[in-house]
Amino acid sequence: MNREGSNIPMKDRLKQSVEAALKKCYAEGSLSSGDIPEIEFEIPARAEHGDFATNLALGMARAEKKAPRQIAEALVKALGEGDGLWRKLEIAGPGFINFTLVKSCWFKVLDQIVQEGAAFGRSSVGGGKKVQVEFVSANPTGPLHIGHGRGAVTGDVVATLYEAVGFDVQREYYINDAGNQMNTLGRSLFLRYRQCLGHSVDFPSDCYQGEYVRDISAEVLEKEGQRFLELPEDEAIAWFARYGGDAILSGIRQDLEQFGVSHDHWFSEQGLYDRGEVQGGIDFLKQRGQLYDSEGALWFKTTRYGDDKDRVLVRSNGATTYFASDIAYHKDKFDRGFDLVVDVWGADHHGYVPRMKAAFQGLGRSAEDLQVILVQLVNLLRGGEQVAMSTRSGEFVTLREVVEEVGRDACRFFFLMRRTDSQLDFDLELAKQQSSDNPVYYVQYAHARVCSINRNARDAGVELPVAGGVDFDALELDEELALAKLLSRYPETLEGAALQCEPHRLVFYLQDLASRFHTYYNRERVLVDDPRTSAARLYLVNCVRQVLADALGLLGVSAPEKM
RNA sequence: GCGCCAGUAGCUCAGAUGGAUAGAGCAACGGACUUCUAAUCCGUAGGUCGAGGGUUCGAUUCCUUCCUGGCGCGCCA
Repeated sequence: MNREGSNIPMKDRLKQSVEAALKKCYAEGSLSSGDIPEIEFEIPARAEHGDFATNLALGMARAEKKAPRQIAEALVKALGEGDGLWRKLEIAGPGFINFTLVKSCWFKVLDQIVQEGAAFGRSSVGGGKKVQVEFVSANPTGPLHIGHGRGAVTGDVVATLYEAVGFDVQREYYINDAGNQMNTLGRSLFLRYRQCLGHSVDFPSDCYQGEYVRDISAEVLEKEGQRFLELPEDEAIAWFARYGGDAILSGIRQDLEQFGVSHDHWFSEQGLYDRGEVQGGIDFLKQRGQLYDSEGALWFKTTRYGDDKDRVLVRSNGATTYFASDIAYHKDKFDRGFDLVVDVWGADHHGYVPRMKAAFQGLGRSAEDLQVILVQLVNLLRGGEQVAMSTRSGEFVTLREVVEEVGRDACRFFFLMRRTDSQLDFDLELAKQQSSDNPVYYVQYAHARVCSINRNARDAGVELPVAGGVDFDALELDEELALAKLLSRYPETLEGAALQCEPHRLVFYLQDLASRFHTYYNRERVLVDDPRTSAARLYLVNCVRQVLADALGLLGVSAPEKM
């Protein structure tokens, strides 16, 4: 892709200049060690420290046996004018070399944004590698709650970000539809069904307590009548388990859809058993010499790969463990050709990570091919007060309720505002508030404001300039330069957020960009009498608009034209 | 007991590969709407980056010990 004008090649260009200067110093004898160390640039926190800084001189002090500032002086002398790339070079602090670039360098990004359009910020670092992101994967034994919501948005956006930087991504939902939890669901439903028919039955505490169980049972009664009373209990329970699982799963699909989350593929755990893959996985590990028998059970030697203790795959009663099917599942992922597998889990499963990483290695893959994103829990608040929740008693606030109350945009944005590995306070009142306290609207409002300017421009007969048709000299304000610089950082922000699986970086970027825009908007009018200035400003704010819309779009949040 | 994550302003949190005087929002206080949308902006105040030690030119960041909070440590799923 064309990255002319973004600051990544800018760094590269600076690097070349510095390297040349370094060689020149060695040739002249002003420096003597002869090393060509890695040259790093950083973006200083303070504007007065310029646009880029390098600590090269500090790092060379030891080898050169000279004061860092002395080394910096030699380098600056050798750097010379830099053929129009920078307009100021300064030695500062203990020996930093600060570069202040020529203003026009920064405004080039505007043309780039307009020319590339929606492609601006995207990259191909992924090289088309196949990534699978598996997320939500909630058991089909109850509706999604608020915690699932955070995992859902996280997985969804991580997948989107990977796509944006050139990976080939598949989104998958793993359905835990095997094992005794489905049996428990069937039993719960059947008992409620009998209760509906007036039978007095004990409802055990290990059954699913939620109200939704009664709803499904009542629905069955209405549709199917009393016929299950005549079936053997096993058969009835099996029927209820299947029916209930399907019903709940379809509810989950609806909830996700309403939340703007979709999966490309739904993968059934039961299917692994049906196809013999669980046994296949065990056999595969056995061939590779990873297993041993002990105390009547079959063990996987995960300690070989750093796990705390070895793990059982087949219990002494002959039943396979959850771990065994999970290994089969991940082997299946490999067999489908994914280069990278990303699992999004609740943070309470963190103890499971070393085991799964070990499994990867046991299967012959690198531990790095599995990336686990641990999503911390959500504290649901209402006006600062904790909302009580308990899965056991079935009293929990569902994702559906929250999305209906606060809206999709606010809900998604709030879930993404924190690092995934830190706990999140989610205040329903705040998320609902249509005010400046609410960061979602703050960002969306910036977008709507530009759209409003555009409407006014159109009414006044002012055309939005085309790429290359703008005189950037008309942009004289510090705020304008600051906006251009921030826009130029969008590609690297996006790339970092994607590769580190940290969607919150994009959220912070958005807030930053919106903030700078609002400041500019309040300071200066865009549409002024001078057509040259009007055009340039209109061009600039539309670049802001496009990046806002693009980033919001990646987060699955709308960018309204009017608010 | 062992392990993982966290501890940064009154509150909620950012701080990319170790950098210069640690940032933002909310809350508090004081200002700006005959103006392209005030769902906005500007200003003031607010800190022992949990504590101690170490590594180095330089540590919120890396190492180590301790303190506090959350979570996890099954032939459960």
